[in-house]
Formats: sequence, C-alpha cells, structure tokens
Amino acid sequence: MKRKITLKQIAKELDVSISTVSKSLRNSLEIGEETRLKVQAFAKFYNYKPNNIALSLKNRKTKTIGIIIPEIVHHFFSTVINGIEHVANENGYSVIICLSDDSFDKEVLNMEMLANGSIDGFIMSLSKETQFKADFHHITEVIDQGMPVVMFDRVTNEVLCDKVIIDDKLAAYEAVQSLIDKGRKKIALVTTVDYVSVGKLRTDGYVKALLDNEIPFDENLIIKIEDVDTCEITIGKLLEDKAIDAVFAVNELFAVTIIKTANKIGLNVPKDLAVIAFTDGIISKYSTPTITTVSQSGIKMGNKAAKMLIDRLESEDEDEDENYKTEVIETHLIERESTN
Amino acid sequence: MKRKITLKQIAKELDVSISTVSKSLRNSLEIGEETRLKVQAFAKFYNYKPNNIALSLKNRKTKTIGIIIPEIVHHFFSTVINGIEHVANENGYSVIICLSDDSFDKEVLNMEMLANGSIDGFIMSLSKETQFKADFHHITEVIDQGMPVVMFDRVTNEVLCDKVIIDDKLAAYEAVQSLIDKGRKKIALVTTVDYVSVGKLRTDGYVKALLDNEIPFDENLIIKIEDVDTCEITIGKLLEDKAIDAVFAVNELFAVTIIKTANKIGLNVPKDLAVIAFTDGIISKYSTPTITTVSQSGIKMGNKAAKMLIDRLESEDEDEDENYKTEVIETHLIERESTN
DNA sequence: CTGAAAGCGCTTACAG
DNA sequence: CTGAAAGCGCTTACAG
Repeated sequence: MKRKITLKQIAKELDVSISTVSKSLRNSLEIGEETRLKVQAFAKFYNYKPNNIALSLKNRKTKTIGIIIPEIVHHFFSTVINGIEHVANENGYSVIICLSDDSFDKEVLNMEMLANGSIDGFIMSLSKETQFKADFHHITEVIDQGMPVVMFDRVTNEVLCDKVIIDDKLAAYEAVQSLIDKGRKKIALVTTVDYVSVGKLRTDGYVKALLDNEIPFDENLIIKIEDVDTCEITIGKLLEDKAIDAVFAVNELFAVTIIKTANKIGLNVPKDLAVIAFTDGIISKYSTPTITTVSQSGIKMGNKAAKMLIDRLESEDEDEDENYKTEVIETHLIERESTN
Repeated sequence: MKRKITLKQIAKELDVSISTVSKSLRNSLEIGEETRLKVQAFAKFYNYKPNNIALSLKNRKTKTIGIIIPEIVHHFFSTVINGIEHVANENGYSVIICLSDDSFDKEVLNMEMLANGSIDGFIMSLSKETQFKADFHHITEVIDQGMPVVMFDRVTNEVLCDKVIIDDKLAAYEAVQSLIDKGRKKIALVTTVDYVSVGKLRTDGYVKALLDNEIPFDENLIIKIEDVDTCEITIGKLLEDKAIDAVFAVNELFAVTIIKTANKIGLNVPKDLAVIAFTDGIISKYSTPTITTVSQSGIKMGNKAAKMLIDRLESEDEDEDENYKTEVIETHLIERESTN
C-alpha cells in the first residue's frame, strides 16, 4: 500500500523546500529550470496530485455544488441531476447530492450540513413539507451567509434567488387547449394537493383554458390526489359518474392510472377518453397506449441551473447581488396515442 | 450578509485564545465552567458551526462517499443511490456522485478527481466500456492507496475488493424455470452484448435451465441487442420466424419492446407469448399487460454497499485487508400479467 | 533562484 | 484553568 504522496514528502526526498516544490509544480518562472524539471519528473513518477481538501481550505472554495432534491428515484429529478452533473463536470465541479425525502427536517439538516464549508452553492427543489409549512428560513440563512442558491421546479416567491422553472400555467393552458381543439368538451383535471406550487399553477392554466373557450368550469371535475397508490377508486368514480371525454393529469403516474382504470370500466383511450400528462417520462413512452405529454426538459433545467450557479460563483464582483434572474425553460407537447 | 463565524473571530470577540474556544465548544473539562458557558452561549448566538473542510483536513477523513455509476436516469441505479444515501446519512456521511456515462475515460477521470482527498471511499458500478476493455488499473490504484472500494452489480473478478451483487445466473435460471413450469416449450432470450458481466451470467442461467429440463438449446433463439431504439426489427423477426412461446428479456426495456412488437404482429401476451424481464422497474409495473419480473432490490444493494464501505472505513485495524466479502442480495420473481 | 513565514480553520499534546 | 505551538496539505507574498 503506497499512500498518496504530499508536497512535504517530495520536498524531503529532493532536499528542497515545500515552497519550491509547490512553485515548480505550478510551473512558476521563479524557479530555475533544472530544479523545476527535476521536481516535475519526480512528482510525475510518484503520481502526485494535490489534495483537494487542502486546496479547498486554502482557496476557500470547494468546487463542488450541493444538490438538494425531494427524491432521486424519479425520472424528472434524475434527469435534472444529469443535466447539472454534466455542466458541473465540464467546469471542474463535482456534485454532492442530498435527498430531503420530501421532509422539511431532512431538508434543513442536509442544508446545514453542506453549508458548513462543504460546497460553494446550492441547487435545490423544495420538499413538499417545506412548501406546506412555507418556512424558508434555512434557505434565506444560507443566502445571507453569501452562499448562492438556485432553485428549480418547486420554487417559492418568498425567497430571493436565481430560479429556473417552466411556465407551468402556460404549459397547462396549452395542453388543455389542445384537448379542446380536438373537440373534447368535458375535461377533468387530476392534480396533487394544493400546496405543491406547480400543482397550483397547472390548475390555474387548466381553468383559464376552459374559461377562454367558454367552457363552463365545474369544480367537481377537479380531483386532488395525495397518494397515487390509493387513488383508483377516486379516479374510477370520476370516470363513471361524470361522463367526461378528456382528462389532463398533472403527472404521468396519474395518467397511466387513469388509462388503466378507464380500460377496466370499458372506456377506450383515446376514443372515449383523451389523456394528457404533464412531465414526459419513461412511463408515457412505454405505456399502452403511449401517452401525450407536456415535456419538461429536466436536462435543460439542470444545465441552466448549473450554469447560473457557476456563473454566479465565478463572477468576480461579489456585490452584484440582488439582480436575481428567473429563467423559464420551454416546454412542448409530445403528441402520442392517448389523444387522437 | 453575515459570513459564517470562525473560532478565530469568537476568540477575538471574547478575548480568549482559539484553543480555549475550541475546547469549550467540545465541552472539554479542561476549561473552567464560566468561560465554557460564555463561549458556548456566544457561539450559539452566532450560530457557529465548525467548517467541514478544516475538519476534514485535520482528521484526514471527509465523511463523504464517492459514487461512480454509468448513468443516473435509470430506475435501478437511482434506486441504489437512494439505498446508499440513506445508510450514509444515518451514519453522518454525505455522498458525492459522478457519472461515467458508460465511458472508460470519464470513469477514470472522475475517480482520480475524487481520489485526491475528496472522499473516504468509493461505491461503484463499472461502465460498459470499462467492462469491454477490461482495464481496471484506475480501481486497483485507488485501492493500493488505501482507499476502500465497494463494487455493485457490474463487478469484475479481476479486482479484489468488497462486492455486492445478485446471483444473476440463479435468478435467470429460476425465471426460465418458471416459464417451463407453465408449459412453455420454446423460450427465447433477449440480452445485451456479451461483455456486460451481468448479461453473460444471465445467459448462463438461461442455458442451464433449458438443459436441466432437457429442452434443446437453440442458439438462434438468443438475440443480443446493442441499442434499444433500433431493435424492433430484430425482435420482430424473432417473433415471426421462430414460433416461440416465451421470451426472457434481460431488462424491462427489452421486455416492453417485445410486448409492443408482439401486439403489432397480432400475438397476444401472455396467451401466445409469455414475457419475463430482469430488473423490476417502473415500466413493468405500469405496462399493459404488466410484466412479470425478477426483482433486484436496488435499495437493498445500496444499503448493503454503504454498510460494507462504512464498516471498513470505521474499523480500527487498518491491516485487516484482504478479507474481502461478496454479498449476494436475494432476488425473487414478481408475477404479473405477462406470464399466465 | 530558493526558502521561511503566514495563513486557510480547525484540534490537541504540551507548557505554564 | 488558559494559551502557544505544531500540524493537517497546500499557496503565495516577502526576504534574502
């Protein structure tokens, strides 16, 4: 076992000072050619690589980005991570990932843990519980300490920072409009509980699309689901009682459940019932029938978020705060079999 | 903006030495009660938290685990990460994640990057290219430097280290046996290219099951797919020409593609064709028909891998090397609609 | 051209 | 009971 070699050891072996070694390796012109080459050769031979931790302490930056997300076994979030990771890597950053499991306490704990010097900045999406409690002190605190934060997807207006989102309301509007354009008259909405910010916005878009088309808005056609695994009955009732001809689901899990339920009670999708889902994922692509979705490019969101964070980290002028931006990522409708 | 406070600043404010502050905060009995409480109160008020980087440098351990996986937008891998993250967190570790994108070079680069002090140990699954080249020097190098490595799923016998795997051969055997038990006679195998270690093992299990049941083994019933997106034709041919009544697919993407292709050419699953997939994921659960799978608990693999790594990191006796273990995680068949 | 010193933020053995 | 010193592994302004 040959432990990693340090400057100190090289200095000792070569009988020069640590400073000389350090400068030689950084190709400083201060050092004489001969010494420099000798040191470099030796270092190369022993495969010297500077210790990241020491550099971090010295430079007071870690070149790592902290990511805090609700869950990782989730197509959209893993896609965002992918997007972040690539931009981060290209710029010499690593990513350290913590999961909040949609818990406020875990989110706070993880942020505090990382904020104590481990990272240079955060990219995060709020946990459900945080959105429910509307308590963001842990985030403002971190920002107050001068650590930049970029929020994506599940964001809040109550924190001033960079954000990257999609226009949930507009995207929902367009999705519902597309159903209307295809002649659907009675369109239900299957969504999440209200405190999830994006759920709320998508509902707004749905309502607006109906009203703009002079379709009466019926509150009974909106159902809010807390837990996917126990929603079949609720959905079944919606389909049987309300005689709807289309449904806009706020995520693909809801959509596929709707389709399966529809099949069970003898409804044909898309003939009897058109289905559109928000968030394009793997299920929509492989479901039968395949599902028309609003694609929300996680990769792009991740890329953008990473870019914004790194830009802020590397901009010299520290005092340029307050000019926070909110980037809106384009969405588009991917037409598949579930709408005809 | 109030930057994080340091020991030095507290010492200055309170007009005591840094040592005194440090000891007070660690509740050292060396320090007089009065001073101790005063320091603690002050620190609490200013929300002092020790700097992780400084601690890492001092303690020569970072309390973070490096994870290197081929991709993250992948149900199985994200599930493993989830499993790792939870055990890590419980034990006060963070996880830093790098993606190899199935590229050898990225895998090497990322490992070198993290090995320079950023982490205490690795948990990894080999990239396809690494398996293809069978070049593992970057891994043995890291191990030589005294940094523990735990490999999972895509492992190799050529590196001595802890491993966590499933018994791919046995699981495949059982899956095929279950098809045979249901009266299927002509069973095809849809698998990946050979250098992917798990693909090879699953093929072995398939062959063994056939032979044990005195079913003639026909090489033409095995097809190897490199790219999912372009395999429909190959699969179509298999289904049309070979008059098979069951297929064992090495992953769920292949399985769902097989089902869709079967439907197109008028075959009913499961009546005309039974389908079993390896690796239980979200597609199998929501496909129509739902797909019978071999479940390979990523969570458990992640849990186990993290536990093994942390145990090794925290075992005092440094010289206990060489007693590497390979843990085998149980699999089981989840029966769904695609087999009758 | 080379090296000693200070410092990043901490801990701890040792003096006083 | 308190503090100065050394050290984790590095960089860099400053002396010589």
